[in-house]
Amino acid sequence: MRTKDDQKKEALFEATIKLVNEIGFAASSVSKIAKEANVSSSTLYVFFTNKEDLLVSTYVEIKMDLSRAMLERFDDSLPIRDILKNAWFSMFDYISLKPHYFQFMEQFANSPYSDLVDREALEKHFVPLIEALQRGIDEKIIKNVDQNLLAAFLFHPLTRLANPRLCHGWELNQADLETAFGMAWDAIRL
Amino acid sequence: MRTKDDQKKEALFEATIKLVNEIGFAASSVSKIAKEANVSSSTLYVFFTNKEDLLVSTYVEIKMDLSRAMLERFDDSLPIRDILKNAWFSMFDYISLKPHYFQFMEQFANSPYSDLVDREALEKHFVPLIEALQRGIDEKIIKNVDQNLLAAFLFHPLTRLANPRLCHGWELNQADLETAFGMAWDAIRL
Amino acid sequence: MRTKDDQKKEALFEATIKLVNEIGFAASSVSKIAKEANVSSSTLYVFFTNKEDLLVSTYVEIKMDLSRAMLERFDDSLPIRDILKNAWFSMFDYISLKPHYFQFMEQFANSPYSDLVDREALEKHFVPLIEALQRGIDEKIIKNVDQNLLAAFLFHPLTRLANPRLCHGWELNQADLETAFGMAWDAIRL
Amino acid sequence: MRTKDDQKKEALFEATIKLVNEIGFAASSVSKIAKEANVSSSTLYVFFTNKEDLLVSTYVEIKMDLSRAMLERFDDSLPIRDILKNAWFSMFDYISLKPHYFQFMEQFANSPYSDLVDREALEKHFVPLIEALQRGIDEKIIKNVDQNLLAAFLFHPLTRLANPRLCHGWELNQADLETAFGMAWDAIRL
DNA sequence: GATGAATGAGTGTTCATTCAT
DNA sequence: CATGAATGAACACTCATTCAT
Repeated sequence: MRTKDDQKKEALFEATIKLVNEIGFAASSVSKIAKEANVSSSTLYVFFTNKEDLLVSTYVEIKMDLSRAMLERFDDSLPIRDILKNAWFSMFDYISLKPHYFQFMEQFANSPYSDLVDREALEKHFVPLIEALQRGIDEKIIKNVDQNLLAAFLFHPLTRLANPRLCHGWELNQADLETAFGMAWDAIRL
Repeated sequence: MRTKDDQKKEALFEATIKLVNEIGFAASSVSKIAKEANVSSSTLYVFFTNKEDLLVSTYVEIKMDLSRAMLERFDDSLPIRDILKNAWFSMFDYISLKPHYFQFMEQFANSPYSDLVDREALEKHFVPLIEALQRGIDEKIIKNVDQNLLAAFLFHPLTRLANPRLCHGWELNQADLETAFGMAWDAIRL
Repeated sequence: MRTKDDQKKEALFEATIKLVNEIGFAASSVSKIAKEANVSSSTLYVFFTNKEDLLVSTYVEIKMDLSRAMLERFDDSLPIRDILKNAWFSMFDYISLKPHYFQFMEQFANSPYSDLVDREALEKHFVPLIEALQRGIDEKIIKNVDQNLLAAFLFHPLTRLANPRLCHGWELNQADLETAFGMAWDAIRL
Repeated sequence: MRTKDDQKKEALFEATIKLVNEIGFAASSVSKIAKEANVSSSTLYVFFTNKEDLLVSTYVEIKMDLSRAMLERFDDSLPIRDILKNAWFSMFDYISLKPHYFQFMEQFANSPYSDLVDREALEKHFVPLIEALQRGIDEKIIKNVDQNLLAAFLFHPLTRLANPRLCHGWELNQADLETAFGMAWDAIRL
């Protein structure tokens, strides 16, 4: 028998991300995605059980890629602020480097497809950050509020600022970046 | 008085919002929307030139509804903080009252359909808020940074906190609300 | 609005019968049937909810056509033997006149599709014959056995003799016909 | 001794019969059949040149199995009636024992696939019965009519009575069986 | 000999839209 | 104004079959 070609799976991920960004979920048909990936549409079904599986797998792939990037420079011995700043800048770098990955993620998360994801499994990949925030609370450095509130002010503004769909005609540069993190920190620090 | 036609148009808006939230853009076909609105799918074309027009019109309708709600209690004579707080709480009230409107908005804004909207025209409806922020900057109450940055920390966290798709299993209550606005204010104030 | 075209439904019935006879259920695709009927395959779905519905409806249509034919000359005042002979010859005439209708019926009845038919509703159309047989039993003219046994010897041999698929290279002619009915009568009479 | 290959071929026959009975020719795909037989679908092509070949071979296999069963107790020295009765009851036993084999046969024989079978070759396996009938004619015991007529009244009613698809909710038992053969004999005897 | 990978052609069905009334 | 009828194009997906190992 032939051996499975991992390049094809990768090409399908890329094609999915590209097309969904350009024309949306509705218009991104299986055949268009397959054509973009230079693969027969029936071959797609060798790698994914159906369209839904392809989309969800693509999302999970990206999300785990992001968690890897954000935790690469993670160093528990640093002060809380520096830990968060490192993660924050890593996230920005990731978005800058792979803006289409990020945009797909945002579109997916706001669609009904997101209900199909095993969220708990994904969240585990971000545990070190959650623990750092908790340590900040315990050490009276960070406001004693729900993790959702902290995340909403620490990371969510960044997703908006980096999203060309939401901040049209304006781009976050390195100078703004320092300011922006300062604002995020002001929001959550005691 | 509402004419028969307006009722049908209204029903189509409602059906669109409901279906897109439940099953997404991809699966929300014209015929399903028409059936949900108890209208023939041919009749839909009396009110909208095509499916795209229906979706964009629905979005614009909601966005203007939101701007009306946020500016209802607007009072230029109040201190900046109170002006923003009023708008902030009005927005929260709107989302709480019409969560499906809000969810449609988020899904739409993150999709390629959003490129079809005349953004400048829409932004005009939020001018008083933008001016208030600028006044805050001039009066050295608010950080002198780009409006996009201010919006990202003032309003964007709220959209996340109120979005059940993003904050699953957690709901913003009135007590958290005060805290949340405090964090938003800490982020943008000097 | 346009008015529904009954000719199209009729054409679809004919096309279904023709194709299923020629190439079987497996190869008779919706698109082939539609093309044979000179109708768009989407139009087919205006008349039938799906392929299954088309096939079952075609079967029911034929079966009722057959019952009409068999009971046309039905006359309760005749002797039992003549009543049955009339029905028998009517059935033969029907098969001779519309052999492809009959062949479709046989193929359908032997396929799993037949499970989808409301058999009780169909059987009602043959009640007069069943009653005649019962009268024959009561009058001690016909063997006192189950209706299924009577039908199996009275009508089933005819379906075989008239089926070119089962009796290849041999055809039932008018002379044989008299003989054949005689054999059927011998089987069931006391 | 049965080799490994023969087991696979046998498994493919069984899987074909099972699936075709349950879901029909149309839905019985090569891959489903292969999966049911616990064999790769490519392996199927080692034993059969294509799907058609598989189906026809399965039919021929069954038909020859049936002929073997019907002639097992064949004894030329018995009276005609006993010869036929033995064959008749053997056929009933076969159907009772392997109802799914029989049902496949009926479905196949009524489909266009049956055109692909070498009928003459198959008929040879039933020659003793045909000769017995002819002897009956010569000895003025059986009606002097075409063999097709005799077969239609002797064996065909049995196929109907034993077919659950045609005689739903009614089953032929041993008591009916004697009656039934009596009717068959009445039909063909002089 | 046996099989998983791969695919072009085809499946049944729904789509957005137009047409006739 | 409103709608059921009608359809070409596209949909997600499966097919029978071949290929490389």
